[in-house]
Amino acid sequence: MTNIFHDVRRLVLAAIDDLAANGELPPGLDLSRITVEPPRDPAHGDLATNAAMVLAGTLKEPPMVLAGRIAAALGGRELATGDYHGPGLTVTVARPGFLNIRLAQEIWHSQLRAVLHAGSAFGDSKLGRGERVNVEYVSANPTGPMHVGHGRGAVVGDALASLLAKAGFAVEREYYINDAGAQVDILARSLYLRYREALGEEVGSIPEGLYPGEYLVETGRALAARDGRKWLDRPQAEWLAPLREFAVGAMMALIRDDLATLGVTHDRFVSERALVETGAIDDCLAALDKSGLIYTGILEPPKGKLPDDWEPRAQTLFRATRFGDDVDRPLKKSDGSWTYFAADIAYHRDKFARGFANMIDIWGADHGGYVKRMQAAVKAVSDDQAALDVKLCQLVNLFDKGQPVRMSKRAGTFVTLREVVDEVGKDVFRFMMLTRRNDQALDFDFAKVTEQSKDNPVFYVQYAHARAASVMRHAAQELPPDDLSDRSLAAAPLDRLADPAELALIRQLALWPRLVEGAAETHEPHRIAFYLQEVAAQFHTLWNKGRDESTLRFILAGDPGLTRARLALVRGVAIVIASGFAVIGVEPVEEM
RNA sequence: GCACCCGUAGCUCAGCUGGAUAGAGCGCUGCCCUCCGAAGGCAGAGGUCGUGAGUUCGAAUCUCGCCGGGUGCGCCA
Repeated sequence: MTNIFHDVRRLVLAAIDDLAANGELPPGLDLSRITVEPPRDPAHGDLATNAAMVLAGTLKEPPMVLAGRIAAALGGRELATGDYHGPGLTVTVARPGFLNIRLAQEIWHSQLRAVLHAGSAFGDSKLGRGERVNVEYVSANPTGPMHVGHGRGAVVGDALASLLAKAGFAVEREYYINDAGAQVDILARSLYLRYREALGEEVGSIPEGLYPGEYLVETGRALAARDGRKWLDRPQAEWLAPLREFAVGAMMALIRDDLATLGVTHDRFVSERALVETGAIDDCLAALDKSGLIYTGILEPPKGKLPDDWEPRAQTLFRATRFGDDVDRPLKKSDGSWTYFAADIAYHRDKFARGFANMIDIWGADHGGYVKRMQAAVKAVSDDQAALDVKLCQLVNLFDKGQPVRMSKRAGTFVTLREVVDEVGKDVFRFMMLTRRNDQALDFDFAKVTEQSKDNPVFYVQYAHARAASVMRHAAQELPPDDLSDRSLAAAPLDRLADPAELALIRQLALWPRLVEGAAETHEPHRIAFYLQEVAAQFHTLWNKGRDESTLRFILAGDPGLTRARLALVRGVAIVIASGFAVIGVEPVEEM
C-alpha cells in the first residue's frame, strides 16, 4: 500500500546505512526516532525529517554537519512510491538540523494515481501485521434502551474497530452483557409487575427501586402471551430466574435494535452470568490464588468522605497494588457472591485465553476509577503478556437551539438514543460523536447538527463529496462515460495538475494513509473526522479558485486532457472522503 | 484526603505520541455569484498554550509542584 512517508523514510534510512558502510557514520545507530513528516510550513518543503537532530545527540556532532552529510547521500537516491520509480528528491538543510525534502511534481501525481487505483482501499495498512485485537464497546446494562451516552461509546468503539481493521489488525468486536448482578433481579421483579398488569391486574405506580420504564409494558405482555397465568400464584423463588432470562433477552433485543439503527455491530456477545455458571470465575480466582495474588484482609477506610456505614471488615482481596493499582480490591461481597470486578477479571482472562494480547475497552467516564484495577488484573491473568487500553467517553450534553435538554428518568423526560438517531439520522450522529476527543465532553445540539451550514461539520464534509459528485455529473454531459471511470482517469495527463492549490490538495490526500496509522496506533478515531474536514476545506478552496480564475475550473470545454486530469483529482477527493466515511460508518451522499 | 481526566484566540475545540513563525469553526471587520452547487470561498483583527520550575539542540506536547474545573473512591454495575 502506498504511503509516501514510509517510502521516503526508507530512503532516509538507506542513505544513513550507506554512510555507515562508507565509514562516514558509525554502524548500528538507533534509527527508531527518525521520522518523516509534513512540515507545518509548506515553504519548508513537501516533507521533512529530523534524522540529523536525532543522531546528533549520540554522535556528539553538530546536527547541521550531519544534516549536510545525510542530505548529500539522500539527494541522488531513487524513490519508489506508488507507480513512480526514479530520482526526484531535492534536499535542503535548515536551521537547527532539519532536512527539508521537496518532491518532483510527478511523484505527487503518482500519489493521485495510487488513490484512483486503490479506491476505498486507499489508506489500508499493514501496521497491525494481522495481530489480533479485541475491542469491547457499548456493554450497556440489559435493563432498558440505550441512551445517548451509550451511543457515543458505541460509535467510538465501532469506528475504532474499523480503523484498526483498516490498519491491518484482526479485530473482534465484543459486547459484555452484565446479566448477573442485582440489577437484573430488579429488572425481573419490575417485569413481574408488568406481567401481572398485562393479565389484567391493577398494579398502580411502580414502586421506588424498580424500573418504571414504559418499555417493560410490552415485555410484560409478551411474557403473558408466552406463559399465560403460569407465574401468577407462584413464589418469587420460582419465577425470578425464568423472568430474569426472559427480561434480559428482551432487553438485549431492544439494545441490538438500537445498535442496528446506528449501524453498529458486534462479533460476539459474552454473558457475565455464563461466566458465573460455567465456573470460569472460580477457575480464574483459583489460578490467581495459586499465584499468591489473593488474600483475606481489611482495607483502610477511604480518607475524606467516609461512607455512613463504614466498619472494618475482613474481605477477599486481589493484590492489585502489585500491578500498579492504588489499593487492593475486593472480590467477594459480604453475602459470599462474586463482585462485578471478580467476574470482569475472569472475563478478561477469557479474552486472553482466546488469543487476545491486545484489548481495548470503551467505557463511560464514570468508570474512570475502575481503569487501574482492570489493567492490573489483565497483567495478572496474562502473566504480563497482555495489555488493556481503556478509552473513557465523556458525557454528551443535549441541547436544542442552544437550550440544554433537561433529562430525568423519573420525570419521564429521558431522551433515548433511538429518539436522537430517528431525529437526526445515523450518519449525523456518528460523525458528531467523533468531533471531539473521547475524553472531552461533547455538546450535541439537535438544531445545529441538522443545519446546512459550514459550522455543521457533517454537512460541510458531505457537501464536499456531493460537490465532487456534481462535477462528475456535469462532466458526463461533456465526455464519454468510458473516459470517466477511475481507471481511465488514472491514465489522464496528471502532469498538467500544476497549480499550487491542486498540488496542495494532492498532498492532503496522500496524508490519508499516514493518518490511518497514526489514529490506529493512538486509538483515536476522532482524528478521521478532523482530517476529513481538512480535505473538504481544501477542496472547497480549490473550487472557489475556479470561480475567480476560470482557467482553474475542473471542466474546460476546449481541453479534454486537462479536464480529465482535474476530474482525476475530484475523484481522488471523493474516494478519500468515502474511505474515511467507511471507517467511521457514514454514508457519503451524491447530492443534497 | 487520594486516583484519573481536562485547562490552547471573546466562544466551541484541533494540534499528527518532542520539531521550525501554535491552527480551524463560530463571532467581529472588509471583500468574491453573466461562470462546474455562494449550502461555499478570500483577506484582516484576535494567543504570557492555567501557573512556576525542570529535562534538551528544541516543550502546548515529557517530569515535578501549585491553581481552577470534572469524574470516581469496600460488600453498585
